[in-house]
Amino acid sequence: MPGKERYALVDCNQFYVSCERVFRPQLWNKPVGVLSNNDGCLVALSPEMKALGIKRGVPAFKINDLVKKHDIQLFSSNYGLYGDLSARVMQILSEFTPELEIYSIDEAFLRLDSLKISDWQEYGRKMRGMIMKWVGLPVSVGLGPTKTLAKIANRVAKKFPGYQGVFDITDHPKLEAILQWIQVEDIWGVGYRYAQKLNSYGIKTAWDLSKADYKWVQQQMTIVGLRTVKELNGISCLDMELDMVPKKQIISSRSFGHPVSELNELLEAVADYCQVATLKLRQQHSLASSIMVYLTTNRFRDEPQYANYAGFKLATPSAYVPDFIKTASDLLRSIYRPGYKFKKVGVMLSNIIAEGQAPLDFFDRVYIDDERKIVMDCLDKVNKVWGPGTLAYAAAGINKGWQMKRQLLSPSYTSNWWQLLRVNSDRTTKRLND
DNA sequence: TCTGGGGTCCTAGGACCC
DNA sequence: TCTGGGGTCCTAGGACCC
Repeated sequence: MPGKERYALVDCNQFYVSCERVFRPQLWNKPVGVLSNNDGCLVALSPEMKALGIKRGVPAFKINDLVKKHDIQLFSSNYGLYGDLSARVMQILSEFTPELEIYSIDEAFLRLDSLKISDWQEYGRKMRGMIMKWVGLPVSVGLGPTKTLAKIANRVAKKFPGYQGVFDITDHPKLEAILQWIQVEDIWGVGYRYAQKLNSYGIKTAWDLSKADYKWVQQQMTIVGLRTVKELNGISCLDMELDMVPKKQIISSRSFGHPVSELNELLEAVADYCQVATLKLRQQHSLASSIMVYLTTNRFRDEPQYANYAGFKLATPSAYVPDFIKTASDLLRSIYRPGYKFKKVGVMLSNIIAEGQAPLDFFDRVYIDDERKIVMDCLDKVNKVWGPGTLAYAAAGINKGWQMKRQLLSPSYTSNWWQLLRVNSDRTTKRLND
């Protein structure tokens, strides 16, 4: 029966920018932007920056003039800081309902239909108030009978200040007008490609799409698109995903700070990414048996291009760093060609299983039963207490000349003892890390 | 000089088997 | 040497998300 369920989507406004502002009130009301890895392109903008006509995704070097002219404050991505503030927001939300799905670093779905609430508008404002007071981040709350409609409600809440950041679309008298206002490309689940296709059939708005023939939609957009359309009509098809689902594929890759041609440097980077990828693997208590390595030149540059990849399946699944470094190095050597300027290498782990599911093997020892696991546990423990990278494999290099650029990095105020905020008063200067 | 990184799901098609 | 149908597994590619 449509309308029985009630979902909320809570979404932090310009999350990365807001995180940078938490500890620097002087950035309020100013144009602020956050750059992607390698300080490459713009991934988050404050409203003041959007008002200057700048769009998400533009390369940083293309806005140099505007940055100077309008005194725009730019930052490198500081994922340590963002991840930590995100966890605090999620902690607060989890007190509103046990049915919380952390959808991304800055978004969560809440299922609220078992709650007896008479005024949802006020309930949403309470959430906003708590998060602003305790973490200092502005959020918007959208409520609706399906996740897709809650997403749309969230958009309304963000767009029209009159709603004070909270909008409930459930049984709304203006539902049709709202869906007419939402363009198809702004619907959750409809990307650029499908939007083009739908437009060519005269389907421009969420309202148009909600009226489309189900069979036709499935033919054009698979079962996934059909679910979206049903959700627009108030039929809930997307369940809450409450449990942390282990990843089936783990990628670690990064563009270099400058072009790299030497095999030795590439080998270092690949070894480093093996450390990163297997750490994620161990954190979810999994083992992987397939590894793939890829490398590529910079496709934006007018110079000889080369890209390739190679994979290998280990005899038994593992999460032991050297198992992967050794294999990955061989793979890299097999695809490496001298004379090119490489932009990026990457490592991908797949065929991932839970630790306990590792098959027995007559000849090889099993990871969880041998000293490899003991060594990894020790490594992870040290790095957890003393900070990432305290213990590392020498194969990953020491100087790491290839590492990405992060020239505009803000301090990790909440996750690094040496970068805590210092509070100065007129009488004393208190260093929190003394 | 300078253009991110990390994921998921679905489908079609080929190989192979009975 | 004239030839179906169905099942499974795997991979590549295309779509989407943040």
